[in-house]
Amino acid sequence: MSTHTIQPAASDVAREINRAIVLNLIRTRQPISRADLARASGLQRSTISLIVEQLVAEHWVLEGPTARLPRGRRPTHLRLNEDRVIIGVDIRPGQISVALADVNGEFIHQSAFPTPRDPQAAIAGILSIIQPMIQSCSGKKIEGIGISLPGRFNAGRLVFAPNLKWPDVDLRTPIAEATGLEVAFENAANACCLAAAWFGGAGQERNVVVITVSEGIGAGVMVNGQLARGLGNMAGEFGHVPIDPNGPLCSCGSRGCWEVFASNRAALRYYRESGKAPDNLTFHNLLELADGGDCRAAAALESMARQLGHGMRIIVAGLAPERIIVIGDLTRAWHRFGPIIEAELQSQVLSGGSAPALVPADEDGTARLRGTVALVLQKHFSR
Amino acid sequence: MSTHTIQPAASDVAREINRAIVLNLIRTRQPISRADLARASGLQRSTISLIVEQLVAEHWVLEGPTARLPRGRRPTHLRLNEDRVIIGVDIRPGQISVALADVNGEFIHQSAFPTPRDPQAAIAGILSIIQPMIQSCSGKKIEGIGISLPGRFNAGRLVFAPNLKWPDVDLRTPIAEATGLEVAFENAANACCLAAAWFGGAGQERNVVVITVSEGIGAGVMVNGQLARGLGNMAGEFGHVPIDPNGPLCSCGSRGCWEVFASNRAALRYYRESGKAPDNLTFHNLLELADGGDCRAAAALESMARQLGHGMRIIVAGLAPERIIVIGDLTRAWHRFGPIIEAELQSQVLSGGSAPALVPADEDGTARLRGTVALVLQKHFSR
DNA sequence: CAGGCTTTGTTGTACTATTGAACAAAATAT
DNA sequence: ATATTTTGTTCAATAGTACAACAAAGCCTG
Repeated sequence: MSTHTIQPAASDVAREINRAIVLNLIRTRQPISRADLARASGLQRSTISLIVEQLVAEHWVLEGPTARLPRGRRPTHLRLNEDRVIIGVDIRPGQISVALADVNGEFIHQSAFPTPRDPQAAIAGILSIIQPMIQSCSGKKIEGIGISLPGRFNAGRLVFAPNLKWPDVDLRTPIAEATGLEVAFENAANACCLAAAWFGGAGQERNVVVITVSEGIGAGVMVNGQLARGLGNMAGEFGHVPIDPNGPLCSCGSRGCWEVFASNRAALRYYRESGKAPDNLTFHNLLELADGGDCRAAAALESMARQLGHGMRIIVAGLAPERIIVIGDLTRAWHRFGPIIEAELQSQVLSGGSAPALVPADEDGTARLRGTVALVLQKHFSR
Repeated sequence: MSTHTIQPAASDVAREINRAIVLNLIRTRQPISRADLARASGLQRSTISLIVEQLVAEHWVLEGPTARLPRGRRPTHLRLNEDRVIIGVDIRPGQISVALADVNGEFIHQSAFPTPRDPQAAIAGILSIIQPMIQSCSGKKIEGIGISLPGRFNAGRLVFAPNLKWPDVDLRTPIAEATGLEVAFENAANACCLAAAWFGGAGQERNVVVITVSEGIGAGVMVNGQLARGLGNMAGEFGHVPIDPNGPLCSCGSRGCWEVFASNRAALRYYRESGKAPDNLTFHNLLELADGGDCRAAAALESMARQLGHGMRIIVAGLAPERIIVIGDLTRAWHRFGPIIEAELQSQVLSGGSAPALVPADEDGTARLRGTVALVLQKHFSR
């Protein structure tokens, strides 16, 4: 379509394309035989044999035991080599998780620690987990390190992370130098999008929006299977979309932004506005109060939920995604939020359209960590 | 990335890819020599010769006169064959334009007629222009018919076009059968996006949003060079995004949608609310009144402009496009709208981001018609 | 238990495409 | 007139897939 990035095709692009197809088929349907690969891909069995031979030689694929069939020669099962592993790091304002995962996104090891105030301490903490992890991986091949961040980055530097309250800091260099591994970064919401596209079960939607709700609201947008990054990597700031011209001022300087009405902070404001409240109240406290029977707390959360659903109309109308994934502390109280948001979405459907699937992401950060795995692997698995 | 649509690569994909690269290079840089094509594409001169030979044999490309160089053998100039033509149709509530264009998007012939109330009459009208057009094209090859519509379509049927007030009607079959040509449809805003991507000069942005302003507001969204279509082809309905929970009811059933504040209809309402107004006032009248010195008319338009700019924040924050293109009657009074919208956009830029370029599309419908040309050609020019 | 049938995986030939080098063509500079 | 430069073509080498034949490995049947 565009001649902007000219990428001429040598005679081996066909191999690259087909290799990626075969690798993805093995990933999603393993264990699978060569004959089944041929049927699923449309390629000839002979071509599949050659490609598989190459993948086995490169240690991406292993031959398993032979399977049984009603009759005929027994097929040999192929699967991904689980000894190719990826280190995933999920940095959140509250805690930092580090995990070792195989190419299937299965976690081999996982640990976490509270996020330090100082980014240098955070780097040291991450390295203190990664270093022994690398030691324990003798015999395995570490593909790289993927890092999920609650903010915007540029060339390995964290340039905008209001919730972390870290300064502009170079994360890539110290980690890359200490480990000798490649380090890839991705916004947390975008990482979730990648996870949905890679490990999202049978669906594997190509139009997904991930909404992260915490102090503010962010979003990851996937259109036609590709992440929307936009000018200056700034796409996805749906939190700063205006939904009420008379609303309170937002930290961004504008008035009535969505995140002023639908973030964790908003729920706390609703609670305070409805009566007395302790000074250091956290969103976590609010959830506990509501579960304990505090009607004012429940009402505050309900308002937040309604505003969340209301604002999602912006995304539904504008982008019509197949799926909206919600991340954040609120997923721990999904019994409260889910029905309200769902009802708002249903009431908003335009004639001719249909509501997207609404799902909470697992609160343990699995989605984000899986996204880092996809981030590291994507250059091998896509042409 | 996704294994959803498996498209195995035969040995000739390389040719398809390179053919599209060469064709696009000729299109954008014509006249151009084989040697320059080789330098620009990174392919070998020998490969270029083979591909060009094929393109000449298929009558896509013509050899022109030889050029002069400081020294050395004179290169032969190549250009697209202008005798490959496309018929473009732009259906608007007010009028229907039909044009004959060459592969470069240059119009050979163009005519228009008022849009009839009855879609069957419209089809007859379109055919009465197309038929003699086809007759006049002896010796030329007509690639197909592209149709731009103010609404949503599905399989050649117009399923949602509130401003046209046409019922669900099959446009493809009668036109295809009467002409024997392929007919392709596209939403007007999307057609504009395609035009921007194809004929958008040096820029050729890959992240563009087109906003159509008339009775309502629609949008075409291009992300990473691809049109965002979304679930059920419904992406782009930014007109029905909520921007004021206390605003007037919208025809969609919701409250405070953007188009209630920023469409042509909104400006008329502002005018009526500010004092006396004739019953049958049109947006066109309003523009004339404002130009004639009517302060209330000017104020109404100014309110509309501010609301337009205000709502665009949704698009800027969420998608961060490189360019926002505005279509509609308001472009005829861009001296009124442009500065106000621009100022709103500038005031909204988030830290770290930058404002998109804001441009009005030519009001004569050139952008939409050019989009239909791109629509018809895209299968030949993209791999 | 041998032969037939079925399915898997491999081997070999044919075809297509690109590369890179050599070469012919055409014009200018010396 | 000759050397130089640049364009465009030709040809062998290389890489990749398709297609068909074939070997391998099992089950079923008489």
